[in-house]
Amino acid sequence: MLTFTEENYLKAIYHLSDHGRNDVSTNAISEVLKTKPASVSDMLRKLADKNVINYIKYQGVTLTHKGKKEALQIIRKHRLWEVFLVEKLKFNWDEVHEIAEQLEHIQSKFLIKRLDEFLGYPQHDPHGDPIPNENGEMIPKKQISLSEAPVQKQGIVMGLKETSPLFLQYLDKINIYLGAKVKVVDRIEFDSSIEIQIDGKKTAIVSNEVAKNILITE
Amino acid sequence: MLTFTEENYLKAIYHLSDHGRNDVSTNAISEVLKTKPASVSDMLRKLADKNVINYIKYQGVTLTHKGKKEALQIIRKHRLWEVFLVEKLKFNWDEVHEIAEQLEHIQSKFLIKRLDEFLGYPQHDPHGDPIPNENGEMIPKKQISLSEAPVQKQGIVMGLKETSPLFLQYLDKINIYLGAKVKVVDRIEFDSSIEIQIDGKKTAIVSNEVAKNILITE
DNA sequence: TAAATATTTTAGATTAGCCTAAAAAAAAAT
DNA sequence: ATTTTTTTTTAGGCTAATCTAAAATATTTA
Repeated sequence: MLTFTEENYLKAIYHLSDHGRNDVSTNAISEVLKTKPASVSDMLRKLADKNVINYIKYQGVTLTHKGKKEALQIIRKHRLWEVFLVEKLKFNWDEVHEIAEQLEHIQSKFLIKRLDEFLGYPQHDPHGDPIPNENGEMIPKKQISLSEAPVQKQGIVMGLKETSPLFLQYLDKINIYLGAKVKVVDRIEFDSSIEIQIDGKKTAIVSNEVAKNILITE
Repeated sequence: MLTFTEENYLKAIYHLSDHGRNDVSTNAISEVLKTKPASVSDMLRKLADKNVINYIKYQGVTLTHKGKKEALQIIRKHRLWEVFLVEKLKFNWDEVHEIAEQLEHIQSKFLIKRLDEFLGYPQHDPHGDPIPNENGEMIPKKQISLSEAPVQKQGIVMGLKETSPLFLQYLDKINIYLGAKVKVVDRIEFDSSIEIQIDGKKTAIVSNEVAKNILITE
């Protein structure tokens, strides 16, 4: 059985390793969890004892099979709760992360099964990220960044690379939301900004910095 | 800000004091929370420092106004989540307590407001207990125990004094549920057991011990 | 490749919440 | 009104998760 805190470490390691592909450094973990590197070292020893990470001192960590499975279950819970908060409780997508951070740690064999059923077995969370199934499997997103889309390219907003409240609020303001239909109208070479049409109506000009963080289908 | 554990202490004190009416002893608290009296003494000092209880050594405790307000908010959250679990996720009423014990500690100003709205502002939880409003006010139950009901008395099952899974499972077995219509057919003087009719159909004989724990309207 | 810098770990404290054992206070019994 | 019993508190320790400061290791730079 893992504690609340141990679960957060596993989740952080999973995300930092890009779905369990690379090694993760102590400093990187300490940064995302806002703890000191010394605290991370302590915890890594504990997690290695519990066989959820592979840990060689001074060499970074990777998740074991068991650890990856645990991490994916937490991510599954997080994303299902986010769907609940947005679809059922009518929260905006920029308001749900913090609450889901708490809800993801609720322990119950049946709760998530029932929640999944209640929500109609959703495949994606409100930010477009795929929801792992009970076995930890998920369909990776086939998405390209808006900044890489060619002129005339049309697609559906499926996800974001950046999810800070400030960014989400900006998107709301220019009427970009998950599921919105966007079309690249023009690319301004001068500053790499992009002119887009949203839902066949309004057009907006977004900076390359913003476009990089918007993911669309195909 | 109260910790998870501090919240559980306040809730325990509230229930043990019968809605904040009597003093509560250290031993009583230690029993319901399954901790040692020494641990309770430690915590009571801490809670007194936070001005949520009135505490005089060796004399038991009462909740302050602030403490009572906190306790009622936790109870509100607990009961709203129980309604969610039974009404929306289709759990049985004997399965929800443990999960609600975890959910009641989720911190969010808006979450409970939205949940309340989503559930249609319910007045009672699945066990028939009233749900406090945002100000901690609740309508006390006007209920009598089935063991005190006179012969021929008819009523609706509105609540239970005992909510252990074993008891709830027994009730399910004899088809007594919240909202069931019950009628006292006969009272057996020999052992104080009661013959009841349920929903106008089946009759069952319940012991006085069982009848004492079933609350009906009027 | 040796020195400088950056990263990571260890050592030793701290806080929350719990424990056992012993002391102190209150309540009950003789 | 003592003595006995019960209840409650204090004293001293433990574990989980954190911290700071110092030591050890790895990496980068000259």
